[in-house]
Amino acid sequence: MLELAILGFLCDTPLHGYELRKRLTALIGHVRPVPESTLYPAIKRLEKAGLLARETQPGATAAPRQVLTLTGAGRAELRDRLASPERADITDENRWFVLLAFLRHLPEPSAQAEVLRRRLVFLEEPASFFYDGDRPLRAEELEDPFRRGVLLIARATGEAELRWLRITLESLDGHL
Amino acid sequence: MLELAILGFLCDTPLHGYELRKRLTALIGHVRPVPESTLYPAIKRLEKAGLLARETQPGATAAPRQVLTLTGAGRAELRDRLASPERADITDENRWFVLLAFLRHLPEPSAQAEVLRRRLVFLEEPASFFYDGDRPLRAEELEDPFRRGVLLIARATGEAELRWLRITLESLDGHL
DNA sequence: TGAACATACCTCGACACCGAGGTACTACGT
DNA sequence: ACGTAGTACCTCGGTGTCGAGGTATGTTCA
Repeated sequence: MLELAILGFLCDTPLHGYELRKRLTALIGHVRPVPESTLYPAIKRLEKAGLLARETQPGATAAPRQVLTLTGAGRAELRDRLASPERADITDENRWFVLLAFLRHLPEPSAQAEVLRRRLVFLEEPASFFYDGDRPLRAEELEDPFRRGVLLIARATGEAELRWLRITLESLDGHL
Repeated sequence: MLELAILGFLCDTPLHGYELRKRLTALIGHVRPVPESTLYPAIKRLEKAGLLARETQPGATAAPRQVLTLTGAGRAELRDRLASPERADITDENRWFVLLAFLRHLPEPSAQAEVLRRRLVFLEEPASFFYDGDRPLRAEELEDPFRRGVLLIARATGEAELRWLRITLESLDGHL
């Protein structure tokens, strides 16, 4: 999730680590903070993998900046991660939102639609958080008000997202 | 998240690891799988911390079972984790849902309400995934259809959850 | 008979996460 | 002159994650 977001931000424009962290915090910080001790090692990993290059520039106010630029390989990797996301990128809402935030970097509308369809299939699977044996339980069957809440909220989310997915897919398919 | 769910399930009834894993998979497996190589070390950790005890029983069909029982300390720890959740348990929807799934194990309705109020405060903070400087952007201001989607879905979720939170808090406060 | 699958538990090793702490410079207020 | 806050980057160490693999027994079906 973090690496995808880094690649996504750098695809827009080169950034130094400190600024990158601010943008990452705006995107995902309200869910979990983005500590520097997670970010900087991640940058190193991506650099070592040849996905980004760094150039030292004199700092605007303080220490020198390491300006990070996406390489060709980095751009290709981003596209690949967007076009062929892992299952967890589809199923985990946090990761899915990060993916959506950068999906515009996929050049082909058909490839974008393909990714949305994977999410659609996932959401259409009959699933619950709570089961009676193998049978998924509906909110109405639960006594526990908190578990009911989980299902009610999940249902509202799912319905809103399904509506949006169908509209957006129609629009994408119309552009072919 | 995993530890909380283990404590929560064992608070209902003693279980052996294999059965526990099935229940964990039903609860959180659609978001991320629960590998045995994560579960068994977690059980060991909790056992080492004195939060659960194990008793070997002859297996029903195959290998002997390690039946896990919550200790008094484990029950206390569960209540403490439910009553005083970390920030990430409030802000990360995945963790929040797990917390909600076991919140009934908090004996005091007022303590339950206190936890719901923390989530309420978090949801009422003006926040977005996308900013213009410091100003949170609304869905209508975004060109990118995918980023718009993120905000539209998040808004629908937030509204549904706020409705549920207010109703449930009213009901809990009424029981005092 | 034998393969496949389910039950049931476990270790190992690579690696990601992240709090704590460090370095160094600039700016601002008192 | 000094403390605090912001900019900008970094390491270290403890811990959690998880794929790969191992062990053993019972059932089912060809």
